[in-house]
Amino acid sequence: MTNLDSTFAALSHETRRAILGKLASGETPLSDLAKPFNMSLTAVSKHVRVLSDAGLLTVERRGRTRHCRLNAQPMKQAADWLTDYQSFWSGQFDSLARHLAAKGDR
Amino acid sequence: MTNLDSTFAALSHETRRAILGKLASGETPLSDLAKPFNMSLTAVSKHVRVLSDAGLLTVERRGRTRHCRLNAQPMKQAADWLTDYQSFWSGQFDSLARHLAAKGDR
DNA sequence: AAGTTAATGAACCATATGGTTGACTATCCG
DNA sequence: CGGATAGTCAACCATATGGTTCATTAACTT
Repeated sequence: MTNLDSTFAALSHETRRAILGKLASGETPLSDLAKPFNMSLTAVSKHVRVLSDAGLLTVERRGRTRHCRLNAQPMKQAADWLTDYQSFWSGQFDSLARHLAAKGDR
Repeated sequence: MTNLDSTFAALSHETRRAILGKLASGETPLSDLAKPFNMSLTAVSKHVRVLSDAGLLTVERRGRTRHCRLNAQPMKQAADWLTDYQSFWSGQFDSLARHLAAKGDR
């Protein structure tokens, strides 16, 4: 799996995006992250692992708690990949228009 | 699965991103899409289905060929979601800096 | 009519994902 | 020491994913 693969895959789950949302307001212990969710701590721990593997957060062990901190760097790569397609969604130049333009080009 | 879920999931595979890349240069029949890949047409057809389900492309049947066309609209939503985090990766205000700022805030 | 090409469908396989529970480890608190 | 809290690990389960092959349908070509 490439970097982009794991980044997009990690972002493809609502729970994980919510975790990142929480982390945007600052470092948070895993148990606090888990509270809003109707699932076991184990399940949240697994989601955190996926995010960690994708490099979207870092975990620091401090005493018995794990402190999670957002690392948005991989998101930049994802955003960069997406912006290559910006012209296709920016209205002014949608995919149909481009299609027609390409045909008229010949 | 929400819209964002399926968009990010669809983008999490190299082959599917490559398919979208190809479509950026214009409408393409499925069989042409499949050529560069070292896998069966069936496999590519499945990837196209995933992209189609996510709304990232549309398929138009024309005679015996299926013509695929890029639809970047869902990418805009994904990009919009990501830009909420832009401040975290824009160097000027990275996650560590924000973390320290939050601590100093008190 | 016969053959080729485009594509899907069905069955199968291996592995990944998302969740659970129960046992265990480690740390903190009294 | 004894108990509560934070978290992982292992086993298990259901379903999804990514690929294959073989058969089949549908549409062009000659």
